[in-house]
Amino acid sequence: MTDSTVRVRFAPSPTGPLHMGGVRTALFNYLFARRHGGTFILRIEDTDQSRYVPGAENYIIDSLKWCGLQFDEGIEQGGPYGPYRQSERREYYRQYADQLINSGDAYFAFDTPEDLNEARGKAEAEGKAFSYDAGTRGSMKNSLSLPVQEVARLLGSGKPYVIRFRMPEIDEAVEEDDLIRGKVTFHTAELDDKVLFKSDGMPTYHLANVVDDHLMHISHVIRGEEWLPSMPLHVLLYRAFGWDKPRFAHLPLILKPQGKGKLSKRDGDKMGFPVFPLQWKDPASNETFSGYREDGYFPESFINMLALLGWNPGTEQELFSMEELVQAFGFERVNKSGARFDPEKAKWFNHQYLIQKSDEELAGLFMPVLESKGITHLDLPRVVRIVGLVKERVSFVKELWEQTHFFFQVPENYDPKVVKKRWKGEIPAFMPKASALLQAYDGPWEAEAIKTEVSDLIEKEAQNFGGVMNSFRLALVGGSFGPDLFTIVEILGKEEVVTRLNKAIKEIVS
RNA sequence: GGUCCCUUCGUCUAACGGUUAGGACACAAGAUUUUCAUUCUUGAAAUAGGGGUUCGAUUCCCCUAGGGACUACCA
Repeated sequence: MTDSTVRVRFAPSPTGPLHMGGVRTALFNYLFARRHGGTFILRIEDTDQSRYVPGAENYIIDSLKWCGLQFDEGIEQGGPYGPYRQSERREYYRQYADQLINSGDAYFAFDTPEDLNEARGKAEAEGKAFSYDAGTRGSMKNSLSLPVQEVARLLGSGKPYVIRFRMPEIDEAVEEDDLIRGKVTFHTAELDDKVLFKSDGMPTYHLANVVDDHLMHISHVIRGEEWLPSMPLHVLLYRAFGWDKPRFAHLPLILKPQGKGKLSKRDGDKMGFPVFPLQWKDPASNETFSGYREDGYFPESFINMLALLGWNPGTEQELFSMEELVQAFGFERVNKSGARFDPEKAKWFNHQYLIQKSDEELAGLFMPVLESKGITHLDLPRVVRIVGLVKERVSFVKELWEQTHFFFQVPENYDPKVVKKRWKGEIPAFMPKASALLQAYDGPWEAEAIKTEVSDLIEKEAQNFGGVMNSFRLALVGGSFGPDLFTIVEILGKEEVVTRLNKAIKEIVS
């Protein structure tokens, strides 16, 4: 099913790195667009110069690229409704703010920050919260309360002012059918006169957002639940402009794994997981925040995990490629309630994607890790085989090292606990015999054949099979872990095995 | 405080008003095994509470409680 009129946008603010909640919002926009053959747009909402963070814009773009989310229109690729950066669209906003002034849906307000603080303080003293609304605006300094001449004088004098939306004086129920939540109702009497246009000449989010969504022919506004309270304002703005409004879909929030509240910037490194797709170094504080990419997550698994946080396919399938997500996605199956993020499940997804990869691909990814450990002269087919042996045991490529280091370097020490448990009794006397046997062995160096040989010796010497095996393993890998022992023996090769046995015999003192 | 949203195992979630309330992660036990893992089997684990409506509520309505978001000339 394609509907070329579907146009959605992801509209982040470049005030810092995009966090995983933002990525999920972008993802759901993307899935919806692709599902309906629509257009996916990136718009940068940089109307607040004071909060602009250098590098944030590139970070956002790099993150989404890493995730495999391709935009059709945006600041990089352009498009028919550009520019796509709000700071470059100033002229539009003033023009539309004026339209609202002329229609009586907005007014000038000259209150200084001090005036507002005073009003807030006064309300607080009476145990109330100040709200700039139909009930209070008469006592404030604005074009609704002041005489026309005075307003004209103030405007002419260059006194700073803002433009506020004029909430209807008569209470009215604003109903909107949210794609995820169904009918949501607000009462205008509870709403305040939000600033639409700031004294610095820039629009606020509300104005810029509505104007741009209209100008860019956005059909569906898909955003986080934190925007739900401003939906009625936006609906009223569309009405005041006389424009068709888009459909709205407010996504549930991603909550902290433990404790209260939504996932925030600092939770990750505090609780031991990334909240950002890519590592981010804060230019102001030089603080570094970890990223999924740098932590070893595959973008496919990150996306898969995110998709299932708040959405489900209605089947028991959990592993989805991007294409499968596109086919399966719909708002009908997006949950209303916030979803607690589970870092353990994220790891599980990565494990699933890791074991699906071919040994060859994993070996390729593992090579740089090996090189970083100073392992050179690598034989790729050998690495491929080793990786295939242990990939089921890890969730990340970097963990492969912990499982395989003994293939690449002689164990530096022997796990004392294992030594104490295994290297005792008749073992110290027996191991030299095993070493001699292998030294003299001239049959094929294959796991099965060697196993038969060693087993015969164990039987002849009346040793305990398990005990010998564990000690043998200790000598080769330095501990009590790793894949099938004789496979290790085969891969290590005769010379190395004998050397390690002799080293262990010499060095382990029980 | 006010407004709005939400509420099924610890977590993510499934269940045309009729199911022994299902699955996954995590957890536990057992099996397999030369170790550690993997794998397999099994287990424990939930409809927030109270009222309705109904022959029958996880499901519909109301109240209470709890959680969340918003409440800036930030987005």
